[in-house]
Amino acid sequence: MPYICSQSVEKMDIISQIRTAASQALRKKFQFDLAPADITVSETKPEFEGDYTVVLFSFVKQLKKSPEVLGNELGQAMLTGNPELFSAFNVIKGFLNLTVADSRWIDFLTQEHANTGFGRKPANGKKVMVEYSSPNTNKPLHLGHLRNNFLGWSIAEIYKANGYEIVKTCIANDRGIHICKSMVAWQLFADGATPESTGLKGDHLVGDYYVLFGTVHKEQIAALVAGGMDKEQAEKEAPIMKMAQEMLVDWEAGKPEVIKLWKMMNSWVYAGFDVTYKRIGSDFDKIYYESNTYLLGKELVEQGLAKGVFFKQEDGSVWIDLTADGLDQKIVQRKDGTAVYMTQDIGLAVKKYEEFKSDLSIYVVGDEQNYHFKVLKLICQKLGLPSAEGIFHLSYGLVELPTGRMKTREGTVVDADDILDEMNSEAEKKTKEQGKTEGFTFEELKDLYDIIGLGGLKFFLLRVDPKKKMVFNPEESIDLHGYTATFIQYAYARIRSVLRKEGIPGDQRVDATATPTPLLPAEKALLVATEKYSGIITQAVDEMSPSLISNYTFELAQTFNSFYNLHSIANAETPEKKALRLQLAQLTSTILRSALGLLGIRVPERM
RNA sequence: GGUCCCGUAGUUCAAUGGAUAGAAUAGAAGUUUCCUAAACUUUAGAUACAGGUUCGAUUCCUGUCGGGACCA
Repeated sequence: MPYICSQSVEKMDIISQIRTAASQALRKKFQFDLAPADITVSETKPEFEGDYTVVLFSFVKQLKKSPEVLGNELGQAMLTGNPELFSAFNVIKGFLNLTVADSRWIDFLTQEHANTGFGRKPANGKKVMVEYSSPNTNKPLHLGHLRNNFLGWSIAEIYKANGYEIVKTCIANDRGIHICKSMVAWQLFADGATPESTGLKGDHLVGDYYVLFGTVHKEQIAALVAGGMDKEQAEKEAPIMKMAQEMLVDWEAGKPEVIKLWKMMNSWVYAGFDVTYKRIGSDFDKIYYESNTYLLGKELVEQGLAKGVFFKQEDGSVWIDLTADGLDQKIVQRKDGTAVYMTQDIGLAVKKYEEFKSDLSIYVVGDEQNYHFKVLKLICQKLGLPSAEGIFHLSYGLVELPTGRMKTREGTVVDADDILDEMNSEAEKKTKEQGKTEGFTFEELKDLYDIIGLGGLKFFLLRVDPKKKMVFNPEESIDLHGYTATFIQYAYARIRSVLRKEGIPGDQRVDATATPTPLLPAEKALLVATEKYSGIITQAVDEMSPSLISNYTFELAQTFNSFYNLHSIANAETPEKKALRLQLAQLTSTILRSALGLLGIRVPERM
């Protein structure tokens, strides 16, 4: 296990404690029952006095009191009922603002600052499968794949942090007409070129021939159209397309030389992918290959017909009628008996379930397939498959450029390897400008550029709500100021620097001798921010959103920076203050590292 | 044609139905004999439009306009 769970019994976070306290007070004082979960508690806005706020409006009416009177009575009851938790309250309009006792914050700090597993939940015995990346083996990975990979990997980490067992999978789309296209073009034009002979990365080499196929195809169409053929027919009749079609038939028939070519070219692509995956830290527990799984759905079609879930048209094709569910009729097998994507996916869903029996199966796939997955789940349900209920499509939006959608034909696709290189060289450039890396070895420098460059890209792609499409502005993405990974990494490096100078190396913990002292506003603000981490991890898994982690991590770093700017840690006013601040800084650094870790982003000890 | 998603500062993003809609960036003005200024502080700037639901709507409902995706 990569993380430590210090307790088996989860402690309540402060907001939950306040909800419970409010619920109890309502019952005691007013004989009014309201579940803690139904009480709205939020952080108090900075312009008001207090730490947390109970919103009174929802039960003001039922208790037949004015908000002010109710708030004061409830506040008093909560205060006297929980003297260890609250030190003061005030009421403004319908809001009850509560101040949490300094001693409560000190307790929190002394308990958690030494806990490296802070925020992570104990194992819950449930298993979650995450499928992501799912590349085609005819071209290199691009920016869209990166969003997919980072998301999938991060979601898996977030589930782990919440106590789930994880299986990471990937489906390689390694067969079909698009694969044959690059094969045909290579055969025709490559003159035996290999990654070795050209020095090209295998996925790029194969991708080049896929692009070349398109170019030649277009020329041939143009020639045919000039000869009087209509465009649609010309697309099919173009000689190079016919060759690809024939190759697909040969592939399915298992013709040895086609299989040999296919295996060779795929191996180049996989070698190329491996380099990129390794670089970005993506990994899989199990890789499925479409070439092995594309026939899986066939017997399910028979089952579906027998159960009456599917029906057969006169032409022999098989369909399902989903009109009663507000969808339409959907084909599940062509008239020639070949499978469609839907059927393959059903077959794969069954196979995955048989192999891993996961409670939840998450598919990280772009939102253009929303309809597909809705139908997939529905068909699985109608077939009564045990895997059906666990199917979840984690739909994410497209990555667009400021100029609009990326298009292969217009050459506007941002290549994954290119953008990774660019991020690293930008990190190198900016680091050199800063001139703070004296004494670094060559390897340390290279590692630092990678931490900053790759981290920056991951953060940039993960900081947006996954469901929403996002705009990738290259200039903005390499910015190392503001809402970026660098900002957070910098805060971390600063804390580590302070601790180093105090002679507290590595993970050695600061002495837990902090004594209750009146907390300054900046100290308390930082405590409030650190205390939230545990709740954020829960929320991130509930909403399946790494962006909540990135938002939080940035906010924490910001809060720390303000604190750091205002108060000296090493030269604190008293030894007690110094101990308190050292603990607080260390806890902050632990959380920053842990939280960025959930996003797949590393932190530097110095930068 | 049908289904679905999205419209928030110049720009990129936030906001479980709650207080004066937050950040970042770009703009303006400041901070370094003091633990890393890749930082901090101050300032100006936005809910597409029209209705409705209610104590309260960026959020829920209806319509209009605009953008996008999917299905045959």
